[in-house]
Formats: sequence, structure tokens, C-alpha cells
Amino acid sequence: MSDAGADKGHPAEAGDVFKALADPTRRKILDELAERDGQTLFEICSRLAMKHQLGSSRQAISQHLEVLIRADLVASRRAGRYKFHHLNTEPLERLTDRWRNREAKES
Amino acid sequence: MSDAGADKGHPAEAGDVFKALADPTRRKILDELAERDGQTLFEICSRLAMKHQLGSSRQAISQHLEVLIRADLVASRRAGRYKFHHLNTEPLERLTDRWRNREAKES
DNA sequence: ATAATAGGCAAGCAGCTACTTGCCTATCAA
DNA sequence: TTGATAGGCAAGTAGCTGCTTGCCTATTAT
Repeated sequence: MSDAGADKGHPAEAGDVFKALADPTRRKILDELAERDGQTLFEICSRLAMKHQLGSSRQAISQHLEVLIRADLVASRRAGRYKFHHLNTEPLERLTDRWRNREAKES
Repeated sequence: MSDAGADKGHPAEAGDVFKALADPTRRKILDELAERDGQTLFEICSRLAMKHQLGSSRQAISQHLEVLIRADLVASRRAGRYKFHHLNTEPLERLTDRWRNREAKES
């Protein structure tokens, strides 16, 4: 039991997606995963530190990943002592159509 | 010169757009402007209160509009004692392509 | 002119949020 | 086994953010 995903307990509201995207560090994490999908926490940490001079600690990145997972923008998969993170662009698909199509629906 | 818009003093970074969209009240303001463009502050206040049971004060909405203007999502135009607000969807156009196209550029 | 309307400015405050710190568990190599 | 690696949990904290409060200016109606 205990699903390895992150799309069961939450409906992943649109508000969570916007809030997740509101942080620059989280956006850089998504950039990193877009460039190389399936990285572990330590990989993301070291690559962010090198490429962006981001001195974020491991725990900081871990908490950011939690937010991204809650927003369904990142899916995690356990394999032994490693935990790989994968980018999911599906919540981004029709995110802004709401205002471009002149059709408001929900918050 | 001296355009009546909001793209001169600020480059209107992408981060400002994401932060502006992170608040549910601001998203509802955009919904309102998408449904009826060119409303004044008082119009937005009363319509939000009616349709969404949003008990936000005038100053609260005013401050939200400031954020939206800084993000270039709303343009304001003065006419006498009225100030009309217009929705600008241009910053939303390629907002999420950055991760969907696998091409990271800037924060 | 006087009052009403539409909006602006700024200080203060409560709640949230990103981050740190410290310690813990689990898996793998020697 | 022991130690190193990969990650988790939880409390504490500083700064940001959304909102209120109070007072102010500008434009319009009477």
C-alpha cells in the first residue's frame, strides 16, 4: 500500500499551482528538471548551487519540492535510497486560458 | 511620449506576473475585468462583494490593483475623477512555455 | 460655496512563508 | 558490523504580504 505518487490526497487546485510558481527558487527547480528530468534532491541542490549561485540548503530545496509536488508540478518516485523527481507540465496546460478566453470559472 | 500604460518604469519581470497571480482575490479581479473591461475601483469592489461574497475593502482592492499594474496585467486610465482599469493578457501569452518547451532562459 | 463622490497615502498589525537548525531513519558500501 | 550516503521531521525565526485604519486630495453635483 501507500502510493508512491502525489495526486491522490489532493485535488491539486489551481491556486496551488499559482502559489508554487510564485517563488523564484521553485521556478529554477522546474527549469532544472526541464533540462534534466528525474534528478534526486542532492543533484538538484548541487546543480542549482553551481549554475545559479543559489546557496539554498538541502532542507530548503526539499521544502520547495514538497510545494511543487502538492501543486502536481513534480512527481517523485522512490528507488532504494534515492528519490527521483520528475517534472509534470500538465497543470500548466490551460492555466491562463481562463482570462484569455474571457471565461471565468473558479478560483 | 509618456504613454498611459505601465511598461515604462518597470520591465515587468516574469516573477511579478507569477506573484500577482498567486493571490485568489487578484485572480478574481482579473476574472471581473475579463467579464467587463474598464471598470473603476468602486465598481470592482461592489461587484466582487456581490458575486463572490468578497468583503474586501476599497483599499484592499486598490492595493491588489497596484500589484496587477506592476505586473502589467492591468492598465489604468484616468478620466476626470474616474480611473478605469483594463485587462492586459499579453504577459500571460508565453508564460508557461518555458517549461513546456524544455527551454529555460531567465527567472 | 458646500457636499458628495472617487480615489490616494501611509502607518500599523496579524498571518503566512521561506529558511535555518538539530536530530532522526533508511539504504548501501567497506 | 561500521560508516557513509540520501533523505525526513519538527521547532524556531526573520521577513514578507494582505488587510485595516485614519486622514488626505481631486473632481463633480447642487
